[in-house]
Amino acid sequence: MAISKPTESELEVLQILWESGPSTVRQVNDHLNDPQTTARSSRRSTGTPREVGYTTTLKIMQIMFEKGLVSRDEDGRTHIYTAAVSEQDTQSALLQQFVDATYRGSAMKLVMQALGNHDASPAEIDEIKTLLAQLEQNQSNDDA
Amino acid sequence: MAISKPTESELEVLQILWESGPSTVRQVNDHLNDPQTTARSSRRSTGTPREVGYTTTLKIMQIMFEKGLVSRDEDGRTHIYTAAVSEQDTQSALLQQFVDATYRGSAMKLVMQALGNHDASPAEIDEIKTLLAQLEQNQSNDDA
DNA sequence: TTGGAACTACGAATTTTTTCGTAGAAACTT
DNA sequence: AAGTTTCTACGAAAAAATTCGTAGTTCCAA
Repeated sequence: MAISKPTESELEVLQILWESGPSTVRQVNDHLNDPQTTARSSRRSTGTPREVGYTTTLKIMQIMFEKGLVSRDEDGRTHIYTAAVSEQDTQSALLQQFVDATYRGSAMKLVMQALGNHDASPAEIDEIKTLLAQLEQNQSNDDA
Repeated sequence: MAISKPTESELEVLQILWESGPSTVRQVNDHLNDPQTTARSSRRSTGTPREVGYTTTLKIMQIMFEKGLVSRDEDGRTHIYTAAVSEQDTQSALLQQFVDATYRGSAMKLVMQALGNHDASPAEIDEIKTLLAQLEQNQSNDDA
C-alpha cells in the first residue's frame, strides 16, 4: 500500500522523530516550540512565533498513530513514539506528488530550478557529477 | 510582498492558465474534468475520476481573483481569467517551502533524490552538466 | 497524605479548503 | 416572445486539518 500522505503538521512531527529518534510527546512539543531547532518550517520567522499547545501535539501524534505513521511504546505512563515510515520513502512519495502538482511531472525542471536557486558547494557539485556519470553508465547498459 | 501560497486546487487552476493562457471558467473546468489533460494531479487514476462541478471551479477562481492570484477581463458577460503570478516565481516559492518542509532545507538532498528516482534522458543529463559548469564558473568568479 | 505537575484520552470548537445549490441576468433557439 | 442554456455572485454546507479544554490518572515532592 502507498504511504498515506502526511499533512504538514504530521510531517513536522516526522521530521523531528527522524532527526531525534524515538521521542515522547513532550520532547516533540518542546522541539516544535524551540525557535532554534524549528528554524525552517511553516511556523516561522517574523512576528510572535505562536506557541503550539501540548495537547495539540499530543492529538496530532495520536492521529498519526491511528494512521500508522508512527508506532509507540506504551509501557510506562509516558509513551514513546517512533516514526513508522522511513524518511526516504516518505520523501520520495512527497517528491513525486510535488513534481506532478508543481512541475506538471517534469522532475528535470525541478532539478534545474533547485540547482539554480541554491548555492551548491564545489563538493556538492562533484557529488552530482558522480551521480550523473552513474546514470549515463546505466543508460548504456540498459539495452543488454 | 511574498506570493501567497496557492492551495492545491488553486495550483491546479494556475497550471491550466499557465499552460493554456487566458481562459474562461468553463474552459478551465472542462480542462480539469478532461481525464486526458488532467493526467497528473490529485484527482487521479483509479476509480471514478469524480467530476468537478462548474460552480466549484468558478468559486475557486473567484477566490483566486480576490487573493490576486489571477486577474480577469470583465468585459462581456463571460469573464476571461489570466494568471497574475508567474509560473517561475510560484514554482520557486513552492520549491523553497517544499525543500524546507520535506528535506529540512537541503536542496541538494532533493536534487539527488529527484535525479535518482527519475529516468533522465541523455539530453537532460547534458543540460544539467552545462548548468553545473556554469555554477562552477560563477563560484570562481565570486571572489572578485 | 495531600497538592500540584505531567500524561493520556477524547470530544468538540476553530480554521481552512473544497464543493455546491440557488438566484438573477444575459444570450441563444425556435 | 417563451423557454432553455450559460454566466456570475453569493451563501452556506461539507470535508479536512488544527487547536484546545476538560476529565481522569499516575507520579512526585513537601
